[in-house]
Amino acid sequence: MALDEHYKPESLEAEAQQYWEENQSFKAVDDTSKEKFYCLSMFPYPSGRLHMGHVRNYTIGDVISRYQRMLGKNVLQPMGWDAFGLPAENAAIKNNVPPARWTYENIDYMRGQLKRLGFGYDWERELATCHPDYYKWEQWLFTRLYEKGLVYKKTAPVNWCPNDMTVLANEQVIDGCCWRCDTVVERKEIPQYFMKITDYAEELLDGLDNLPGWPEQVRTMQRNWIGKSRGVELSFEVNGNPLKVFTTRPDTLMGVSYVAVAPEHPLAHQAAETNAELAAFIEECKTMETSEAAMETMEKKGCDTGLKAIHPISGKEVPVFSANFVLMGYGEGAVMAVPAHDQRDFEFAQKYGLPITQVIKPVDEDTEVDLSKAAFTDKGVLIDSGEFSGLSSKQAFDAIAEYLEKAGKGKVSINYRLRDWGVSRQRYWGCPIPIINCPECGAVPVPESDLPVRLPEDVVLDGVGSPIKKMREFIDTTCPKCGGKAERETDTFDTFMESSWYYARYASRANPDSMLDKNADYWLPVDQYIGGIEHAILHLLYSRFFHKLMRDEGLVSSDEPFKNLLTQGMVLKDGTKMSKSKGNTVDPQELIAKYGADTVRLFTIFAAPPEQSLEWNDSGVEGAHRFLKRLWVYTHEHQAELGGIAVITDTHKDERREIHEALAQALTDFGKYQFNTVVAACMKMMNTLGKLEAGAHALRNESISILLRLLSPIAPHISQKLWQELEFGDDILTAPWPEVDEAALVKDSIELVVQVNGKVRGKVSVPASADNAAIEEAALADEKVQSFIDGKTIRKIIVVPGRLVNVVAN
RNA sequence: GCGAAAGUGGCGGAAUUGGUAGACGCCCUGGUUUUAGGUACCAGUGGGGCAACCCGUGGGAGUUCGAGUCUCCCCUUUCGCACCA
Repeated sequence: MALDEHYKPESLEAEAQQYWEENQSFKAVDDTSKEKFYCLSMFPYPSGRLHMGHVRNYTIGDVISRYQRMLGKNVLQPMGWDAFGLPAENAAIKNNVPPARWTYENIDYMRGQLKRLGFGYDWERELATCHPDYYKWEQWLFTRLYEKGLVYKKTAPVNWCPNDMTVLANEQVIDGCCWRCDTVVERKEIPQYFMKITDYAEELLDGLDNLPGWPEQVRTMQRNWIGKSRGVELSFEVNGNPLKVFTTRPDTLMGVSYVAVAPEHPLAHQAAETNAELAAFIEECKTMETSEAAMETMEKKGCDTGLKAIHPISGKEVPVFSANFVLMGYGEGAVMAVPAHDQRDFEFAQKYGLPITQVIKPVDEDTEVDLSKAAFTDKGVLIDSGEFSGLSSKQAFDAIAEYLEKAGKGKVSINYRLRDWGVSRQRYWGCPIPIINCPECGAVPVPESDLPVRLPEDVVLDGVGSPIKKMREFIDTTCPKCGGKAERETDTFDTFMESSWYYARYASRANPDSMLDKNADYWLPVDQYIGGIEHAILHLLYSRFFHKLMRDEGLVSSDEPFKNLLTQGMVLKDGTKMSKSKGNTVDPQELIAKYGADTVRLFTIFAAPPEQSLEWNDSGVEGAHRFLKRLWVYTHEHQAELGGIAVITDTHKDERREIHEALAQALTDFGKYQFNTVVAACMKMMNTLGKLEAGAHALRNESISILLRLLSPIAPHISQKLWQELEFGDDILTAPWPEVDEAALVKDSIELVVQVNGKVRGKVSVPASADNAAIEEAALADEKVQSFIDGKTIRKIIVVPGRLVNVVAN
């Protein structure tokens, strides 16, 4: 059958997709005798339509999956939906559609888009986190962890809009005000569930050393986030009671000039009863935003509580301030302040006229210390510190810790910046927290036989609070322990809960009887995880935590969820991130309609290496399309001429070398997942092909077969079609991966660059077998080189084999 | 504020990891084909200069025979900061 003269992506892509579906080409088989490769792209939030970021993420994942498959691996590439979240509630309010319907409709549309792009997913394993079959197991695990003591309840601040009487997400707080009604947002302390991620802090930190397949920057960010520090926990005395603080600089202890407590601290509240100024300050602090970025950049303010704290060593009294930068939920809600040796304390002390007492001097006498300008934060030698004077900071750390320990006022302790994970949300569209609150028995986990606790889906959202918080038929229940009247918890889980274990569920997707089964141990860990760098900390850390929780529950045997991680860059247009609000989005659907899936895939792969940001360019898409059209036309012409495959002869030796050099480059770059240069090599190959004279059938045939196989992970539809049409085989997915013919790479002579004093002055061609002496001789004989060394003395000649000669002369 | 990255032609990017800076593609210019536009194909394309040459990888210093690559300082942009996902 002769090929159509014109490249028609729409029909040939439909044909290829139908072929894959009929042959179940991407169904992953749980066959433990085969070497597996689990490739996972971060699942999307079903927001309505795919955006270019999704297209890029999933194209990269599909290229890796298809590449690994061609290398002979048993590949699993699943897809699902991170379906709970805030946008569904907003859409529900705006369009008067229940969040569930809105979400499921979006999923249907977006699934169609993914299929149209030809991604090789095993759709039988598809999951949506809002489905009770999925979240049942999350509820189940939570109840197990509750029994184990890894879950606890405590109060924590939320953003509260006093007008709407509702809790706001950080995103919904704009310049300290409610996004809907512009009322100033307040901090409100409410009881919430926490998971003890800090119990795993040490393992989460150590584990980073055993993840060589993760980018170093991500590991560094996680290390810093966990923020392990060794310091001393010590107590000041206030009104006869100990006030605990933690410091990493006990060597500066003798320079403490005040102690600061959080505005919500009981000491501050107590003192405020008789102190109007302090009461006003605490009231003012209620309007602070909860985000750390806001806390750190706001003006540091404080107020004297009038209380005095007794220094644990000197016994002297220092004032107790309440300060807006001290967090109640972090440590004991109190810090000691040493203005001379900490910049924040320094600025605060200057502002409120507190003493700045130097107790550390630099080791090097020449180092200038000007305490009228800034704190001296380096370590050094202690001064004016009584018996500790003269010690180095390091010696003083131990000496002071020992002193405090003996006096029963402190001890060395390890502190983490990492805080326990607050998982309660006061929102509707999320997984119900499986707890029943009984007036007699307290909080009681829902028994396994009663799971899942289903989220009612037939609801109307009015924008003021979650509808299930008013739904008696949901709330009213009986206590599983005593059988008495009780109420269901109406908070839902943080949506990070669902995305922390979905990767594992794909492996046991078909099992209705347990969260995970033995297949999880075959497929896990994920061999390659791909997603945006914006998830470098939270999602990836929570997933690592969950994996360890599941391991300790006997559900998986590995320690880490993701063996290799690829953090894909953002898709930009006009230098900024594509977003609806900026109006610079490109709709993938329109591009697919205009050029076909292969062109869209090829462009996203070619435009930038996977980890870098990708600058969108409409005419670049044209270029990718042009390449595929040329590929089609060349192949068409080739097929028309084809009359029995001739033997490859030496006539086209140079061209064949170019083809195999490009192949070698492509194979190396595939291995490095540097796919943009794989495409460049393919283009180079086709340029060589274009130069070939009409008669070179054999080489053309070899080249096209190489090109199609290299291109098949990236532009799979056209590759499959042409592979079949040229009768290379029925299915390019099962074709052998191309190999370089080393003999084709051999050169008779090589060209070397000749430099004089590091600057290129000429080129010489020498036999490939030439030794250094012969190369030097040839280099010096070059006319241009001669003119540059004329009248100078040759000091040295450096020969870099196969590359260059550098003549050093002066 | 803290933590992590990235800066190379008009544009996206490449550079065998210390060895010819600008592969590959886009844009642009000229040409061929076409009634014309478009397509396709061929040639040119970092800047300056008639040329020989000179300059050139965010800025400044340094190491080296040789630096886009290594070291230090500075600038700009992006991402994350725990309730967006």
